[in-house]
Amino acid sequence: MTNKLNLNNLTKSEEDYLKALFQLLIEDNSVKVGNNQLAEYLKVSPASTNNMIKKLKSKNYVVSEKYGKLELTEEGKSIAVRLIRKHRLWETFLCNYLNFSWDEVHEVAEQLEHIKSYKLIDELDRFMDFPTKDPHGEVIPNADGEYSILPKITLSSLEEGAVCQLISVNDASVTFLKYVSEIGLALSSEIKVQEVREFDGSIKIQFNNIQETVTRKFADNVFVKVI
Amino acid sequence: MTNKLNLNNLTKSEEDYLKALFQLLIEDNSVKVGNNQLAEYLKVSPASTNNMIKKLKSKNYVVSEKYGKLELTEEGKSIAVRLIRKHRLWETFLCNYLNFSWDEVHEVAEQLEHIKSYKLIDELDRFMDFPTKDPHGEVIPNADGEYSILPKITLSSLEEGAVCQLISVNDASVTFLKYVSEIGLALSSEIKVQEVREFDGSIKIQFNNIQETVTRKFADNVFVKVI
DNA sequence: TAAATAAGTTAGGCATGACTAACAAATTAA
DNA sequence: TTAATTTGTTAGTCATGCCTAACTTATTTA
Ligand SMILES: [Mn+2]
Ligand SMILES: [Mn+2]
Ligand SMILES: [Mn+2]
Ligand SMILES: [Mn+2]
Repeated sequence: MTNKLNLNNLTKSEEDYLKALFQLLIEDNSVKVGNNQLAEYLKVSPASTNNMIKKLKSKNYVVSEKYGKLELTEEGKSIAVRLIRKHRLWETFLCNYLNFSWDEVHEVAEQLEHIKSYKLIDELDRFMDFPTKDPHGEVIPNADGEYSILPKITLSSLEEGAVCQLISVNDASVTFLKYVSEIGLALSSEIKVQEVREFDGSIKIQFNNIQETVTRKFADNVFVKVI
Repeated sequence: MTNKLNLNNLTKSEEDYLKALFQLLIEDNSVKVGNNQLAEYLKVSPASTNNMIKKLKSKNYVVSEKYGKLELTEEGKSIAVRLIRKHRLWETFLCNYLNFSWDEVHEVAEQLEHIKSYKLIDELDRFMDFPTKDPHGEVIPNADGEYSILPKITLSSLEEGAVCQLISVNDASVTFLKYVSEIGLALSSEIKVQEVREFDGSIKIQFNNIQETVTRKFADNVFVKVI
């Protein structure tokens, strides 16, 4: 008898769409997420998202009115959180046990998160002794799908003179993550905003006796807690 | 710059077909493997295999003449061995680190073997200190794709009075593997063939002071080394 | 060797998930 | 409040990988 528990019957694509919607709606706390925004986020055409949203609505994972904003049902959210949990646990495993650096894990985790087996992920969790943060500082949901979603305050949103601590980073860009490590920044680094330049939005920061000037784009990808 | 080394550009299906062909041709050492045989092995229709074989021929992984037997090119073999290596390393990981039993690993490994990342599998190999056998007794190819293919002598092929050692088992059936453990058999068990019954092919065996009668079908799935 | 059977191929169809191009609705700016 | 722009939808196409039904070729067996 095949264990139906492992099969939620969602395709890789359906899972990816639900996860993307969750990250836009809940993790980024957006007021409105529209069809085109989702398309851009997933790097597919609006026609594709329109199509998939139709399908996810018929399966009761998504709710929306024609021309209206997209929303997730509880079931849709639950699937997304499960995916996020898997993604972050795998990233943690790759970093802590398989010598991956933090800029190498995301791509592989994007694949691993679609492996269907409850036992696999719960045992992996146990094997690592239930980690709570992934290599990029993101909170890992527990087996019940519970986790705290920290407000995403970007380094770029701070004023001159502010002092903060690096909490997490946007993990999707390899070159960005390499850059972060290269200049000596890491999770928990204490950063002082020394100067915000009107002209181009670049920011002069100081940390561990290092001074660096970073672009606005860089600072947009660094999430901090003000202290 | 994306690491193209991780992408051999094969779909999951293409990989599965090449692996299946390899297992029929090389591991089972068949004289001839035909289209329908491959279809039956993969549980798809002959039309499907016919189609895929066409595609694999155009990509130079398979060679065959119309109505002729199927063969793999070196490149085709190499892809298949890489897949087998991944499959068996993952099975080993699941058993040795994540509390899976040997009857639970195959299904999940069927998914994990398609994850594309050279680093992942080589690091997993290193993490486990380069295991040479998977939980079912099968030899794990090394990073260069080298491994010894043991001749598959089935328990059912032995004569009365023969004494042998259990080397490996067919891993694809959950109920079979559970049955093996249940009666107390395991890898390395020393088995004596006490009686082969003409009537139904059933075999009376003895091991660790246990006596059992097993069916021909059961004995077909047990691979042994005569001692 | 001719008929029966087995093995392999082809044609046509379906589901999934992409795409482009054309169009419609909603929002924003003039 | 109309026009421009943005956003969303629809229609039609394509690739992949599966299917069934019908057909062709090869192999058996009588
Ligand atoms: Mn990630
Ligand atoms: Mn992450
Ligand atoms: Mn297996
Ligand atoms: Mn195995």
